[in-house]
Amino acid sequence: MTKISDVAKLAGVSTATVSRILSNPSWGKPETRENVLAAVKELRYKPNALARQLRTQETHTVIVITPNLSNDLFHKIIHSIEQEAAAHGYHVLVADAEGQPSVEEYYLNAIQQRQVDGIISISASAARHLLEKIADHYPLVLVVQSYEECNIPSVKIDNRAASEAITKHLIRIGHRKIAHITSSSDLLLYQERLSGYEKALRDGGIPVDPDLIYRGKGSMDGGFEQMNALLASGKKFDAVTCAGDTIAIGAIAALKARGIRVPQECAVTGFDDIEIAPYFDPPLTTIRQPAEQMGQIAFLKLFSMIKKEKKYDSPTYLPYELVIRKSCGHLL
Amino acid sequence: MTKISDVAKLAGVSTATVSRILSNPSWGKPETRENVLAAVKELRYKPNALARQLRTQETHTVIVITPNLSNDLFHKIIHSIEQEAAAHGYHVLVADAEGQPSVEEYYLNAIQQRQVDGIISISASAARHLLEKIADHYPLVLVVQSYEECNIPSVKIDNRAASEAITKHLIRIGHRKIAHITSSSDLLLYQERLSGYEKALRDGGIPVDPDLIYRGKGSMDGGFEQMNALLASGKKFDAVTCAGDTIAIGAIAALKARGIRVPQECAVTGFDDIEIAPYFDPPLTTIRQPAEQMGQIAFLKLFSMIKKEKKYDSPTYLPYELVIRKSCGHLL
DNA sequence: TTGTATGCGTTATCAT
DNA sequence: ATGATAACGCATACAA
Repeated sequence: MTKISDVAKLAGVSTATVSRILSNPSWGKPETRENVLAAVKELRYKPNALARQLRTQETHTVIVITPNLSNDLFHKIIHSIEQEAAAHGYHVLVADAEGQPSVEEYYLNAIQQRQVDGIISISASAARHLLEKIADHYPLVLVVQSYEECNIPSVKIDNRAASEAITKHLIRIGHRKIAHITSSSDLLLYQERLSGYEKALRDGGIPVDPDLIYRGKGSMDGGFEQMNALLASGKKFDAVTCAGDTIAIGAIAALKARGIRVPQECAVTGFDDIEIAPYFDPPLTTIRQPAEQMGQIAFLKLFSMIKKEKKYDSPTYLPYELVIRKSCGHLL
Repeated sequence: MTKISDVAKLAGVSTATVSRILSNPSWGKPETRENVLAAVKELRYKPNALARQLRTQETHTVIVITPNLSNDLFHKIIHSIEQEAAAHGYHVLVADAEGQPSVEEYYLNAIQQRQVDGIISISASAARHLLEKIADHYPLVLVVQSYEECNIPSVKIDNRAASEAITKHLIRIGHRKIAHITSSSDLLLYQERLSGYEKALRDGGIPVDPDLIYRGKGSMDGGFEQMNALLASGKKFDAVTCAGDTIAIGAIAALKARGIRVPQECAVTGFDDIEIAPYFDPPLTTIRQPAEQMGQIAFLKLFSMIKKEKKYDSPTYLPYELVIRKSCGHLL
């Protein structure tokens, strides 16, 4: 591998000169610059990033921890983080925590080993005190979800309010027996969505019936299974709010498989507005999260922490959007 | 940051001893080991990965280049790569090439700067000679697609044969006017699928009609738009093979929007068998690729190259599966 | 079994 | 404007 000393030798200067010319566009006298740049070109020299990082103590890399790679919302966010990071000369390392025994360990290893300058965690699932401890020592930003009254910088929508809004929409157009299908994972965000669902019911004078709340996998398979369980229970219901679009899709498929028409016989709503939401049959009524903005703001927050501009920061709440399509039946 | 010399001091030994005890489970006499390990624990010492990598010249990290993060097949493969990599003590860096101006640059930078030990490229789009040059110098494995008669190690299915098989199925059950909607990207894999479609037609004695072949975005939006264009053309057709499930979903949505029943009035097939394929209405007839196996084999190939066990390797062709559901209409 | 000393490829400090 | 050299934190060849 060609290194800086090779370039220096060819150009007839010291390594220090090469280094400075490469990192400072206005350094050295023109003649020297030319020589060095020519040598760099001829030898196809590329600085060894490892050595540079060891020396400068910064990697210009941030890590994004995602609970899984297959969530449309998540990779919209990731993509946006990447865009913003690139604009600031940073690289993004994507860590897929799915199936990872201990996510927390993953966090700590990478940053403690100085391989990254900061962490963005998409819907962190680690215990609160642990996250706070990490945030105490290293730049950390939470996206999509975070603990309440917690001073770790975060960007998210108000999941509770959004869930309340979509449930209230169902009530407004006449539904009374509304079920809720959610993920059995203990992500706070699902708790918040459940809580918003419950609040909407109470506000509407409808008692919350635990027998109408189902928990399972947060995937299409999960939605399918939970809906079948709900149907098998014999309980009556005329609408279902799902804690995610994938769950809603599975649930609708289960309904259709029994010949139950959506939304005529049962309205269904989702959450997240994933790519397929408008193309599904029926198109999904759902909540749209401002994925792009979330990613961008998350990176910018992290960036300012890395640059030591600020350590803590109040959480940023972004506006969500209630997207009404056909699956809730309001158009009929 | 606590470093190895801190541990050495606390344990009353040299840094060399600490280093050796940490990297060799059976080194040193028990007493020394205990002392050192205790010191490590007390100081919460974590080796600086950068320094170690600089010293050993290996990062134990591989980079996976993906054309985009939003493809279900791709992240199944990525996830499988991660599993296998973890089993070998390797980390995976996921590089999203979407919107990247020059993917090739990405490849080269990361590896030339010694930040990774090898590259896995999912459906590489770089020019053939460039890929061969990279493969000549660094460990590189191609997944999902590769050039023909090219000795860069690769793992894929025979896209042409698979596309031919699904088209022939359509012909077998009575379709004659079969259109094809594909991506306008120049990925070889789309060319192969198109070529398989054409071969099936010719073998079936059906002339290939260029007016029935549409190219656009490889997304749901793209499928929707191309199908509308096809419908607007006034051309008659009774079936459409799509080069991807997402395209198929958009296409079916466009058909339904015009009140055309699928598959009764027009059969549609996809490719890849993504998560929603069985849940869509109608469920998609498609080609399933062995994503898990592909990822696993890809990593293992790369691993043996990194370990210098072998440089080149013949391409591995894995079996695909024709998954027949309702969208092609055979069941009716 | 363990310690000493060197080098991995940079960048930054201090001279000149 | 530029050169000599130390230091980043670790692993290893060589000594002891």
